Amino acid sequence: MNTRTLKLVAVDAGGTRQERKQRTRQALLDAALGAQQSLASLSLREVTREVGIVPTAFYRHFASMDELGVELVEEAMRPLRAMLRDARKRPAGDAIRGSVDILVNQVGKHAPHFRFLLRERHGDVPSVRRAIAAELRLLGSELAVDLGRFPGLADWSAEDLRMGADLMVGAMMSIVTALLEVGEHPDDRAQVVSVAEGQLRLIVLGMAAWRSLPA
Amino acid sequence: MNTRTLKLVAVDAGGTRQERKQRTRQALLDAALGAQQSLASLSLREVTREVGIVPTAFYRHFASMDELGVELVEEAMRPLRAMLRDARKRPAGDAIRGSVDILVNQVGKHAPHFRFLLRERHGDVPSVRRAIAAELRLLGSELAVDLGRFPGLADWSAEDLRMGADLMVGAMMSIVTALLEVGEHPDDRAQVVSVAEGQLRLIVLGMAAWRSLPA
DNA sequence: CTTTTGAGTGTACGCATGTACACCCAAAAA
DNA sequence: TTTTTGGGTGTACATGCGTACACTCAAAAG
Repeated sequence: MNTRTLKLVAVDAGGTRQERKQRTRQALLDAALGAQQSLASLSLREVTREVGIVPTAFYRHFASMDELGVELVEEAMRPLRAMLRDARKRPAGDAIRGSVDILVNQVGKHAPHFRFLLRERHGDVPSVRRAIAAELRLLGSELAVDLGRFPGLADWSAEDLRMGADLMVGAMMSIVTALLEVGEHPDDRAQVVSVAEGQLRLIVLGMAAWRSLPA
Repeated sequence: MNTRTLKLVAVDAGGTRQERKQRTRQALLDAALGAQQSLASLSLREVTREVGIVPTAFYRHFASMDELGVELVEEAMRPLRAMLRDARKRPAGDAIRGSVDILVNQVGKHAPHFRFLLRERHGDVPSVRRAIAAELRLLGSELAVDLGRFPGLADWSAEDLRMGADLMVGAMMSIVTALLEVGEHPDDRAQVVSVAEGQLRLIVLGMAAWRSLPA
């Protein structure tokens, strides 16, 4: 009875050789992500079992779990990038409420990816940790550029913008944590959203008041 | 050659029966902490090997690794509590600079504990995750009370204080992450400290400006 | 002094793992 | 049409794991 968990990720026939390979590869990524287990404690055999191929076939696609993990980082960062892009488009009605809204939607749609990032950010696999750290730094620097375009922040130094942007990225990760852990009850969810908006607003207010005490 | 890594945690004779047991128990905790591996990927045998006892003797002290992990959470939270207590004592010279100073010291002194908390906060062991989440919530509520004692914040609602406190706790965790990952070079460390101070200052400024737009 | 207790021992077992190796056989290349 | 390629197969093995079970033997209790 402990044989298979419904083989969610299985892949069948059809298409050219390249396509089939690509599909198996993606199935491996999906299985690793769906396992809801840290890479370090996830076995190659579990993943291949889920996909429906033999263990040794794993190596036709990745040299190791670590390598799969690094690939997964890039895939998991896409929703985060998408968020930033969406927030950028949104002109400025209520920028904060809109941003939190986008965040909530993305987390709802890509929960496993966010879980993966939070888990492996401090996980056992050094290459994956570094990959996530690098991507988050990149995200921070992009957000810093965006912030610099705001009217009130035009004269800020690059370092100060970066500091503010990194604070926001960190706060967003905390918010994502809260969103992933809150139950289904609408009141609880509303509470988390309202706290999230308040926290971002606090940061924005702080930035508005910043220039009174320069370096 | 791959037999032992110097048995850092070993425990020898001397003392009453209770004392010896307590010492072995602590050695197990130390070994698990020092392993720099997530609980889920850390084997009972590795831990007992490091301590210098036979695997089955583990169960004289803990029913499972998970249980050891929960115990470790409490131990790891002590430095964090100590921080808050120290920061409370410090009157108000430059509260932020002082707090960051305390943080840097505690992280330097208890790096493995902080690493453990960051790792297991999103790790594979549910009971440990929950324990850390609960402790951090508690820390947030204590900090909220402390914040409420500040003159400018005396009229804040409990929820708003909590929101600000949680934002600060989250920011501190980001700062701890940065401190644990930065290299030895003094310039790099100074940079991290300066960014940390700036971020906390940003939050404080935000709180000072908050009341202009209430609920 | 005798009995009981309990931390630590040693063996033994079944199980899951990573991966080496030889193989297969349809699609792609020639 | 023939040859080559390469994703997937199946067997096999050594290793490390958790833990069941029967044990020892000082320290603590009587």
